[in-house]
Amino acid sequence: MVLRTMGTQLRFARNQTIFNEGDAAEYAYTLKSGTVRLCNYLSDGRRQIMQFLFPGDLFSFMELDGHHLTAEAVGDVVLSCYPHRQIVQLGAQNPELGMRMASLMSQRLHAMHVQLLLLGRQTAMERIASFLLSLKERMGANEDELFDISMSRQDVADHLGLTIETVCRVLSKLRRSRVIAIPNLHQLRVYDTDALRALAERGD
Amino acid sequence: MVLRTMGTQLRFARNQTIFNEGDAAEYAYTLKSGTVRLCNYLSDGRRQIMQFLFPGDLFSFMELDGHHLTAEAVGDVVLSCYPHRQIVQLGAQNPELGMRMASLMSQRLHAMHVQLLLLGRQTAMERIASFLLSLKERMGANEDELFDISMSRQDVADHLGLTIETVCRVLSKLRRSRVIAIPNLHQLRVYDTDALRALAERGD
DNA sequence: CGCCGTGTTGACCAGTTTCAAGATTGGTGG
DNA sequence: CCACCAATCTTGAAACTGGTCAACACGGCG
Repeated sequence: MVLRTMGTQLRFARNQTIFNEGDAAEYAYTLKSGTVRLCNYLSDGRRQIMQFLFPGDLFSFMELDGHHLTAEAVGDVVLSCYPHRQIVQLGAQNPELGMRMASLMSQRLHAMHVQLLLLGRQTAMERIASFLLSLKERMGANEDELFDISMSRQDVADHLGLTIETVCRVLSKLRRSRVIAIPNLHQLRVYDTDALRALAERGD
Repeated sequence: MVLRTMGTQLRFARNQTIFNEGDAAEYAYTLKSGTVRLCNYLSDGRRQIMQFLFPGDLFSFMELDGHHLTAEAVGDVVLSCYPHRQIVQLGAQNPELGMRMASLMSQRLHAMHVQLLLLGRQTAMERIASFLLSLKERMGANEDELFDISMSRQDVADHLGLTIETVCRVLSKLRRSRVIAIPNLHQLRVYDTDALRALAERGD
């Protein structure tokens, strides 16, 4: 992408806020390393994580009138930022690039639809199985290959509309039935991807 | 909008399918009259309604690679359709219009975020109170003014991630506490908008 | 007038949450 | 390098919200 040549690097520490919902949106970002969460808060503190971002992901490039979401660093994070006006100008001038951006938006929208179905109509087991599969895919891990879960149990819970306890219980159940292994808190191995796929569709 | 001058009119009867998830997406549509639901199905029939569309709404204008959702007529529906290529071309040629479309996408994305928070973190009462408020707003009804609920209880349930019984029970509770009145199945009056707003944030 | 689809209500049940008690983990300072 | 402390995670028991099942009401239409 054209942008790759420009941009200033920024660093954020674990749990630091990158921007808040409602802030003026002056920059678009690409994530260089680490994991970012995009979330919404209710006034009483209830939180919903809309999306986790991983290295390579572009975000906040189409927020005309201020950020709709809060962005926070899950672990330590490095990202590049680009003045917003620049992006918009480029998009307007270069139809090719404008289309790329529109396509990215469309992808996002589709991902949100999938998540909506998950939150509205799927069980705890289905949600967690789906999440583990998508994480495994995103991490490019093969069968039996270990991959990192950078986010906390609470983050997972707030992404899937569950409590931290339910997340733990379901993970334990998957571990007991030898579908996954959790050698340490932030790493996971999937032994039986097909079983997980079945659980993602049919629950228990 | 430029499009208003072109387009062919189509009619669909109550519960008829306009297009299915996975279908090639050849047209964009604007709704002339009636209500449309955009939804996703799980293989076992569980359904999540992503969005209701009302007269004036434009939809399916950015689905490059086939429809992501199924569109169905809630009641009888009239809509205009426009060849997809035309829209894309126009958007590419006319930066102004391209921006309008991007802005529409961004609005949709924001609405999905709100819905995600609702499904992930809000109670039955909060969901229904929010829904009634947004419906009242969309219908342009004032305090104490009667407005139409075109969709069935099942549709409401599938939009809010609840069962039809829960929807009924919560509506009854709101009626008993004189916050709303339901003179007939498909009409509703809000007596106390402030109470509803409070319930939308804090539940019960 | 009676039937069928839809809506309402009640009783009971299940999955998830809540509350609470430990167990692990990771970080800090001696 | 180890001990301690705080944060996070795990597990169990009880409570609760919302779901399921079932009976009945309502309303529109032939």
